[in-house]
Amino acid sequence: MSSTIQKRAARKSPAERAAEILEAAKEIALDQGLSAITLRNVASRVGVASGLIAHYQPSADALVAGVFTTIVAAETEEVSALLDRLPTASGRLAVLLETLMDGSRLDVTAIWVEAWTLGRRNEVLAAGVREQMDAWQAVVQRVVEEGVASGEFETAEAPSVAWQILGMIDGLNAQALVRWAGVSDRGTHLARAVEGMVGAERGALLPPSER
Amino acid sequence: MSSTIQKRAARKSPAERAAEILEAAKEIALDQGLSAITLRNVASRVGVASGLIAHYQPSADALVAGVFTTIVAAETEEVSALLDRLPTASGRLAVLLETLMDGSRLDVTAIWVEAWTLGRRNEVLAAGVREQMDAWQAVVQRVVEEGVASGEFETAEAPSVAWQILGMIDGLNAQALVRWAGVSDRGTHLARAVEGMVGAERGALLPPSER
DNA sequence: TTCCTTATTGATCACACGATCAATAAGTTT
DNA sequence: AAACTTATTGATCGTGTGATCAATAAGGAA
Repeated sequence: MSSTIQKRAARKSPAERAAEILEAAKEIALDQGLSAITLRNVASRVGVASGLIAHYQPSADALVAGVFTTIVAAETEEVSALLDRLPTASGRLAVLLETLMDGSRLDVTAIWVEAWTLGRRNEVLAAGVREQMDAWQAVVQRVVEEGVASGEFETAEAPSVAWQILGMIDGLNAQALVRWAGVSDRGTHLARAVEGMVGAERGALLPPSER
Repeated sequence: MSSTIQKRAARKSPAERAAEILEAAKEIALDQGLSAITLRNVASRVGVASGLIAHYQPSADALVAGVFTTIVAAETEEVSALLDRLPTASGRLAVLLETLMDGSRLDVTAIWVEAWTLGRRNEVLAAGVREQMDAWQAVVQRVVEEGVASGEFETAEAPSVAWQILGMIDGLNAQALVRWAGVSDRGTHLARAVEGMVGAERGALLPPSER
């Protein structure tokens, strides 16, 4: 008989199983969207009965919120760490823009967009969304403030400017989700716009490849 | 007996009933989201059997797409008409930014955001989304080109710049959907950023109220 | 070994969805 | 007045959802 048929899933430690579930849910979210995270869907991916997913999560909504937070927080930390290695605020902001606009993170953008809508009916998720937006804003604000301190930038409202930069990035990425054609030089135009907002010199935020 | 109990809905002309259904679906979409548009939900709002909704629409997806298009196209035409009354490109662009950023259209923004996600699984809707995005882009591009022609703006890439402006507006509005606090002078910062992109004079795009 | 905790199962409940369609009745045409 | 068209109903089917829970069995503790 086939050896691949497994009657009952191996018993694992709660920590291990919980991690396994979160990982499976993440994968589902990234390629089918947050709304594809259902108890049965996740269970089948893990190779386990649906009841077990419920046993590890207070509710399906909570699982969705957890997945969102995990995915998005990882990205924030990754980019933040990348910036820390750069010497100047201009360089950091330029890399920030370039990194977030290079199209390699569209799956995460899709998660963001869906979360904005789902948050309307999932309070736990809504709280997570606000928290992660704040985290992003803090990263950007810090860069802007460092630039002001060093004289590279000039603005009296770093917090607002940081929100605006994020909003612009989100909007352009969301747009890219649906429409690619016809938009050339996304990075260049955005860089120019942001230079205007933070009061940087012209060209200071262009990616190295275009400078 | 009560006279408000109506056993059977009055028979109406197809055109009238269709309009009634679309109107009800629009109302549902605007205050509960596109995903709240279900046959039963719309039927109950119209005061009619659910089968009748299906009788007037090829599918539920088509109804959702129709509602999206109706709502969004109306906004585009409304704003476009508003711009036509203004003499200068700078004035038009300033009013465009001010109008779309004043927070009075957040319900429509929510529709946009949800449509971006729903379009993943509703092909008819996805087509409508692309179509309406193009319509908006055409409006903005025209303003930019007029500004270039009159010497108010200076850019060689009006199409791309138009996309960018739209993306920024969408992103900032989507952000406002979730987070209001902490962001002051949204309009002012955006105006400055757009001035940089289209090559307008500093302050040319500030709303009259702040100039 | 025996006992006990608990990870895991799988069936089940109530609900909501889109779709379908025979039956009904309202209004129009003949 | 009779015949006909079709708007409208309401029940029904199949599917999918989250939640719940008694039953099972695996593995550590005694």
